[in-house]
Amino acid sequence: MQSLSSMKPLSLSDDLTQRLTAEIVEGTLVLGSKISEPELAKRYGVSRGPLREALVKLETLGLITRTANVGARVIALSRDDLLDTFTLREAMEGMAARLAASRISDQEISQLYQLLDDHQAHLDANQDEHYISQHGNEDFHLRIIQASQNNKLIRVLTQDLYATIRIYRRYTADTRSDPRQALREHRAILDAIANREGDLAELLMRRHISRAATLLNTAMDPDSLAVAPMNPTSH
Amino acid sequence: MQSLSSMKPLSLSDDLTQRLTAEIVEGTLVLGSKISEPELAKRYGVSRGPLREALVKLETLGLITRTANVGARVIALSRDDLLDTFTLREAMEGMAARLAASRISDQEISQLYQLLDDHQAHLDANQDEHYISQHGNEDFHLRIIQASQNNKLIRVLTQDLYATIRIYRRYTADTRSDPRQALREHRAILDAIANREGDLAELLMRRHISRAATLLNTAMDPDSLAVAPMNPTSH
DNA sequence: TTACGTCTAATTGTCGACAATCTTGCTTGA
DNA sequence: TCAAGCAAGATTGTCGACAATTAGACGTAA
Repeated sequence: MQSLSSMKPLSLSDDLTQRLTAEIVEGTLVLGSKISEPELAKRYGVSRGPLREALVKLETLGLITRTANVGARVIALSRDDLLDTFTLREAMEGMAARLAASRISDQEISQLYQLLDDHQAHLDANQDEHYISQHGNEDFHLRIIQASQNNKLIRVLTQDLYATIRIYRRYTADTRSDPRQALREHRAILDAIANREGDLAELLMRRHISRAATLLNTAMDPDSLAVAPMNPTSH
Repeated sequence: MQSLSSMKPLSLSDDLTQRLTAEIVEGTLVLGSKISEPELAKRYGVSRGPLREALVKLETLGLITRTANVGARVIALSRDDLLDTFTLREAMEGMAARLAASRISDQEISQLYQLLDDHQAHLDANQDEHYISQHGNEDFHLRIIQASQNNKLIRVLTQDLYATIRIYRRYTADTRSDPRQALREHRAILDAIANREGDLAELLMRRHISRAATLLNTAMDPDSLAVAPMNPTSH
């Protein structure tokens, strides 16, 4: 079972998909900029065939937009898009929490409590370490999603939405969110799941994500959204 | 604005995606069977390039599965998959109904009431016409989804889940669902939306979809799930 | 008879090149 | 001066062919 890392010489197309996704999330491929197939192919030392397959996949993942006979373009962020994404996440992760409440094993519950204790200890040691907190944040959410044992839900959330969410987190990295508050909310969600209270778990998860959306929305500095213009003045 | 029909000479890849999707939904491409790239390419009179791009898209849509260096295979239905799909649909369309309650225009509400009246009239005229009813059923759900005005939600539902749902509906076409009951539930949902009661609209939509899932699940005859064996005894 | 190793054929992955389409800058005329 | 038309360049879409990997058959040995 390949858990996460690549243990097989996966195809060029799949490899390109991963690398391009990383570049978009990290900002190497600037949001809103145009994608030139010949240029990208030369940069990665591959033919346009696998590259185009990767672009098709990126399009369905919502990371780029493609118009026929014109070309591809990295997505541009917008406030509406942010709200849409988190609203969808609210519905889906809320359902995930509900399902997890009835399907998660006692062992997994113990591990999740351990995870939250680790976060707590880390917060006590390092004053307001945002990055790690956010990373752990994602980890907690991912575990709940996995615990739902709903493959469709898992796939859409981890593949279609996860990359987009990371982009928004990056471009609003200066958010003044309170990691301790988030941790408290995580603990309340886990308590509800451990008590097998599906209704409550869904309610708390939705409230938690809704709050995060509000924070990101207010922290979304208009300037940080600056993307490449539609007709870039390419020297 | 191209609403639905193709008014532009869209690329071969996109055209293939639509045609293959239709073949899978209609059953021409039998579920679970292996897909041969050279054979399909010859059948459609295209090269393997655009075909492979279409296959990549179909994979992300969840209609086929692909394994590296082995090939593609049409998805096989299963009871778990059905339940997963409808659970996800419950979460997403529930949210869509909630959003629609606060965003839909009065004109759209009137049109939807008209749509339900038409369904009613059709049911009165033709005794238990299932097919039309189901078609209208999808239409009603689609309109609610559109009225949510959440592009992410619309995209996932109409592109990623819609085809799968149609497959399940096809393979359980003998379901003894009560179209009048469904129509009553639709009317209750629309009433809640018209009254701008988001909470109630979401609750009713979720209950409605959950009930449909139960019906499909019980109507899912094991024999009707017969798919091509893993190692088909070719000729 | 069954298990294992090898070999062959077929399929998938990748590449470079040609055709079709769009963009863009210039020319020309009013 | 400005708008429309045109042409050159570049980019995207598509194709056929070659390389790499895999699946299945066959034969051999225990």
